[in-house]
Amino acid sequence: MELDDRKVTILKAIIKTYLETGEPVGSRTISKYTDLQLSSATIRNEMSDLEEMGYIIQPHTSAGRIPSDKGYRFYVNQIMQEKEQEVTEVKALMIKRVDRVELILKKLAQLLANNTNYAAMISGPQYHHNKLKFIQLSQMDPHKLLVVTVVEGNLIRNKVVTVQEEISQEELLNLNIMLNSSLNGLTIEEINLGVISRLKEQAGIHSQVVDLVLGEVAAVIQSEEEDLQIYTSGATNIFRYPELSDGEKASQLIRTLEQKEMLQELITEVNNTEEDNGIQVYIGEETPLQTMKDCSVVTANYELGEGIRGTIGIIGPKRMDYEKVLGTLRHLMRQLDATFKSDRNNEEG
Amino acid sequence: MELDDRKVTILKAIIKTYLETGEPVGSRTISKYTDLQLSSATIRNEMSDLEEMGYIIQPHTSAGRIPSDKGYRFYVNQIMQEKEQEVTEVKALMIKRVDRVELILKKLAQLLANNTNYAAMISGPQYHHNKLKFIQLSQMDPHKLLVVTVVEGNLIRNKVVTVQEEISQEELLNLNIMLNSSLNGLTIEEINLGVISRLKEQAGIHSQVVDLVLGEVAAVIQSEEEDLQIYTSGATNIFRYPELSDGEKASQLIRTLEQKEMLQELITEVNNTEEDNGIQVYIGEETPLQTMKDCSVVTANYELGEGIRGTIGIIGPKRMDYEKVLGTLRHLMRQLDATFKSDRNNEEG
DNA sequence: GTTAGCACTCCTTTGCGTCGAGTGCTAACA
DNA sequence: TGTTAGCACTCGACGCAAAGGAGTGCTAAC
Repeated sequence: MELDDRKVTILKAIIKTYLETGEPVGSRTISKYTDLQLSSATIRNEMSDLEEMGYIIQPHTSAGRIPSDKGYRFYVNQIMQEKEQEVTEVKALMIKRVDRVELILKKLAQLLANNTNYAAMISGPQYHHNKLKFIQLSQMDPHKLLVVTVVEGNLIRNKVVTVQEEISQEELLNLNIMLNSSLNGLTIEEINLGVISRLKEQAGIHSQVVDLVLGEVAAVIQSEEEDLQIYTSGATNIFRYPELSDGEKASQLIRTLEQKEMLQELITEVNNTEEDNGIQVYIGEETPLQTMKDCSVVTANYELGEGIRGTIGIIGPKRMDYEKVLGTLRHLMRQLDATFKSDRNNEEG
Repeated sequence: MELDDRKVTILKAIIKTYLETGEPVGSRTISKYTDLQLSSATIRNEMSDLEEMGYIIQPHTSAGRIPSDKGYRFYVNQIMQEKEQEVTEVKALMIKRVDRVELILKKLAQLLANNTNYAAMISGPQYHHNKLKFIQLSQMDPHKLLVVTVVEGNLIRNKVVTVQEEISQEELLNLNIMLNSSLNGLTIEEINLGVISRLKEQAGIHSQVVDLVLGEVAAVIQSEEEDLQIYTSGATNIFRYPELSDGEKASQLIRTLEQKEMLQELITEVNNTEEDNGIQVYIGEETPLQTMKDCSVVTANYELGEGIRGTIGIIGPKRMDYEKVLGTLRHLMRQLDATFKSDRNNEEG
């Protein structure tokens, strides 16, 4: 059987109506709703075909039809090719003014959740390939050194290390120069045994310090890696959608959002594709997370200049307003790009 | 009427049973459950008295009784005087190994939520009275200075500022010495106009830099203040308790926990009392938050050495296991004290 | 003071009949 | 051949009454 124009129109009408109401939609509704002047009976025949082809489903005899995953998928594919729209009320100002990556991310998640009325998640940046920009030791008291490291993307981290030996101001200066000149521009991955042993040699009597410092640098960046930060917002939005808010489902969903570990699946998975800001849509069973099989998830890759990049995602019911969500995401991505290309003065970690 | 021993025994039995089951408890149950050899009829009489006195409530005729807020309050007061117990599985190790305050707090919240099966919240420390320990400017590139400030309690913050003029290594050194010697030991509040203008004078041609730096220092600490960090965990635990998990209530509760702003009320309020680690119990209507009027909230003040202190709280149904919660909190507080008195080497911000 | 007994209340469950939305099918129509 | 009207049928939702049961309050007896 072929999916002719009329079937497409009807299918779209069904899905659109269902997105709005959340109720199964019947033939009579469509008959009145669409421009095609057709009786409900005709629609019924077409719907019967559409069901056979797998685009729609009948929850039970004598109920209207609801879109199947395949139906949604068809709908989304259609929309994907359409225009970016929906100016969210995002004031880029907001973004400019806050100056810590972490806060920006939280704000972004909130923004998205509020604008869409779905749940939003955003992953913190992954730094493994970023280069060391600056490293500095300062003496806080005789046996305590403050190690400050700055990585490309202005991730700044501090660590206080306790050392046995005392170090003079001059020696400290030398150490700093040495560390900077040797490590600058290397990524964490590149600071391998060769580099380390060379440094230790140069450091002479202070090889212990070098050891400690490098250990800390690695550890700090590493820890940032390991428990990848993920921020969520608007989890409670799912209560807006009856089909998700009954007991068990709501509980599991919110738990997933709260615990965050599982959300990683949504992130790593996505980093492969790069077309259209890497926007991806998972519908129902397509999502890698079992707990979200009644949801749809839309993810995109963001970049806040200089290698700070991660994934942002929206989680909602399968009948989410894909058009709006996709539009909003595209718009946001574009805004971020614009903001962080023009403005590089606000920096911190 | 007087609350004699027997009434107390019965009241306790009622509450205890209700804590476990969550169902109204009837006279027959108590008659069998307690040691006192009394028929259900006798119990009924006593229960009737207890109801008249306001300790228990009948949801409707011909249902069992459930404790009233007053009843819970009585029960809690009894328990408050009893022993600390319940060794939670807390491995203090865990606490020692993580080295960022923020992470510790998150872990603590998780720990409490997991141990109690209620929701947990913990507020980040408030630093307004803490003293500046160390301040350092370093040059990242000709027009960018990295400002690192360390406040008592080892809150370390960084900020990159862009300056117009170029500064030589030597001048930078001097600035650092000057800043440290003048500001060290002062709290943010104490860095007033007098201090600032004096510094600007000393700085001479670099007064602009001083201005910027001080501005940043203030802003950084300030921002820490303003949106007081609050971490929550185990919000989904409330789904365990049917009386909280029906639609609207669950939604509102989780929203409150998610948005966090409102939780501040629980924190500021508490800081007044200091007895017993400042442990406070709010039952039902007693809590300052309207959304939690069907809950009980237990809060305590924690301290992680050197002025890092805040509030930790547990939110659960009114029929929460007060004994366990109080015991767990006391135990945890004690462990924290012990840990952070013996071990001051692991520091970072 | 305690207890057995009984009537009474009120929630909960179950079953049943009705209603209505929506379908599938058939037959008639253009 | 495609479209439509009509009709029987299905099935969930809703309302209502009856049955069941847990628990109480009261009274009278011990």
